[in-house]
This record gives sequence, C-alpha cells and structure tokens, in this order.
Amino acid sequence: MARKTGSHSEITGPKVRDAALRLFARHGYAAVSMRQIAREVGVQAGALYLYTKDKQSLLFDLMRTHMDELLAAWAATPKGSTPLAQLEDFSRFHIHFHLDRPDAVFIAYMELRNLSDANFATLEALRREYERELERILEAGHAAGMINVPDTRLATMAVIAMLTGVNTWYREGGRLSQDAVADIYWDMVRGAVGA
Amino acid sequence: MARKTGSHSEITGPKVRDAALRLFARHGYAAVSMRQIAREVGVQAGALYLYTKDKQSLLFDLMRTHMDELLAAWAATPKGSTPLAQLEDFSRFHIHFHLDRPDAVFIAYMELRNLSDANFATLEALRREYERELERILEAGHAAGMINVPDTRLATMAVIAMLTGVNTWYREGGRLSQDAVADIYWDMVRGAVGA
DNA sequence: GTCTATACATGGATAGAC
DNA sequence: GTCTATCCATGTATAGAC
Repeated sequence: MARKTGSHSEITGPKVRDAALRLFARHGYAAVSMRQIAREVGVQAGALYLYTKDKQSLLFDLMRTHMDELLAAWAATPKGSTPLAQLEDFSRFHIHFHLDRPDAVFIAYMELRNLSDANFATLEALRREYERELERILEAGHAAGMINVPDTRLATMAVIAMLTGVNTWYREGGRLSQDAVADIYWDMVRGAVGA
Repeated sequence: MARKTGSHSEITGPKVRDAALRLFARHGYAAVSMRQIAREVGVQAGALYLYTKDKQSLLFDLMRTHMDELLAAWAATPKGSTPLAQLEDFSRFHIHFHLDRPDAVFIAYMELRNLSDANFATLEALRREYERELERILEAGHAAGMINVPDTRLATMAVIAMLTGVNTWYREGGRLSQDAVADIYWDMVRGAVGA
C-alpha cells in the first residue's frame, strides 16, 4: 500500500540539497537563510531540520559529496599507459567533470572559509588527495623524461588552476563545445609542462 | 594648533577600510557584521557610518580601489618592445602585484556576487579592461608568429587563471621567493602559449 | 567625531499541535 | 512529516546627547 501523504523523506531530502546547492552557489552560504531554502523546497523552515542537523552540516554534506564523487569518477576513468597519456586523460576529465557541475565546483572553492575547523580539515585532505593524483603523473613524466618542469608541485598547482579557470567563463551553448575547449586546453597544458 | 581629540577622520577612515578588508577576506562579506568591523577599529558600530554610506559601499570601495590600482600599476610598468617580452612583463607583474595584496585579491574574486547590479557592472568592466591588456599582447604575438595559440581569448583566460592561482598556495617566507616563483611561472606561461 | 540608546528586520533553531 | 508559534541572538541603520 503506497502512502498517500506525509513521509516524503526520499523526495524532500534531495530537494533540500538541490535547493541549498543552487542558492549557496548563487548568493553564498552566509547570505542564504534557512527560510529561503525552505521556500524554494516548498516547506516551512522548521521542516528542514528533519533532513539536516543544521545549516553547517548542509554545507559540509554538499562539499563532501562533491569531493567524493570527484575522486570516485577519476578513479573510474580509463587511463593511458604513459604519463603523457595520463596527463591528457586528467586534463580532459577535469574539464568535463567540472563543467558538468558548476554549482558544486563553485561552492567547493568559495565556501571553504565557512566550514568549521574539523570539516575544513576533512575537505582539505580530500582536495590534496585529488591534487596528488596529478602530481604523481607529473612526477612519473618527469622521471621518464617526457615532460620538463622545474618544480612538480608548482606545475601541479598551475595546471589545476588553469583547468579549473574554465568554469569562470564557459557557458553551455556558447561558441565552443566542451570537447573543443578540452582540445585547446590540453594543448596549453602540454606546452606548460614542456611536453 | 593640533586638535587634541575628536576629528580623527584622516586616521579612522583608513582604519575602517583596513579592518573591513581583512575581515571580509577572512570570513566573507556576508558573514562579517558592522559591529565586528567597529570592534576591530575601536569605535562603536554607529560611528562607522561617518566613513561609509553603508556596508555595500564599503565593499565596493575596496574592490574599486583595488582594480584602479591594478590598472594604474600595470600602466606604469616599463614594458619590452616585443610581444614576447611584454608577455613576460605581464606575467611577472601579475604575480608580484597579486602576491603583495592577497586580501584585496581574494575579495575582488570572491565577493562579486555580493555587489549590487550597478556596482557589479562597474567592476566587471574594469576586470575586462585588465584582461584586454593581456589579450592584446597575445594577439600581437600571434600576428608576429612569436606565439602559437589556437584561440587568443582562451589563452588569455588560461594564463590569468594560472597566474592568479599562485595566490591560493603561496606563503611569504616559504620555500620559494616571489622572484623564484615568477621565474618558474614565466617558463610555464611561455610553454602554454607555444612560444 | 564618538557615544548610548534604540528602532526594526531577520537570522538559526526548537517546541508542541496536528 | 509538516505546520504554527516562538525564543533569543544578531543584524543594519539612525537619532540625539555630549
């Protein structure tokens, strides 16, 4: 017997996270009230606390989920056998993954300051883990003589900044497709690391 | 006759902006209250309104001043005669200027959402003006056959993102000096644009 | 120029009815 | 599971004394 009303936990929970994601991305965590989120979802403010402990947990869950998905998606990506091929894989993966979820990416970068100390530490660890994936590729490429960078750590930061920067200007349906952008950026990444 | 007390406008005004700059950078515009700023300055909250129309104007003044200084500093920078030399000049200038004012840079990138529509439009125009400086260099280099980029606009965004990214990890007194970082990044910029 | 006092709105979060 | 009602803290901004 299907329940007629009440008990929308399976539907309302995701709706709360969706609304929070969009509003936090648009206006910033501190500028968004629980009442705004509730209005967007179509419930009263008090009802939100059935789906999240508090506002901070709501933010942390969104960021944590994003980083988990990022690491899982990269782990599941087929990779070439040479460091150079892997660098290309990483570059294309990063651009596509990030362009597909602009709101989550925006929050993950902008709202770190609004996390509690413990939550911040957790997020930082996940971010370092992701950076480390690229750094390992660059180290291997350097060891194999395939790329030429004076400092692997700086090259890691430079490449990630360059690739993530696409999110600041790319608009779906614009002049270039995601693939065209990825082609061009892969060229620039390759040049930057002297490959 | 020097005034003994009262009339500290010439001192308190800058102190208000300094405190706001630091607090906005650390906690975010929306998360900082006028009371916090006042406490930092050592006055009562009401007294702040002698130095700023409202909180929004305080933010806008900080961002506007930063962009004005950026454009003025670049205009005053001696530049080489070839596009390649100018690209190097730009890269080094950008890194040094940005590393010297991390708080202002952070705010200029993070708090755009919190500007009123009119203020946002003004800031955007200044930002585009700065980007245009780099784009002109890349166009000239491309025309002269000195650099090789498939898309000048994308190369502009990529280079700026890469260079600005330094601010996310650089710490004064760390492993590398500003000059050492600029050397390495200039190498990577040169490679990225195929020079 | 700075203070205290205050108007007034809005914030996060909880209690208890239904 | 959602509602109304409410507690209480905090926010921006202004008025008027000194």
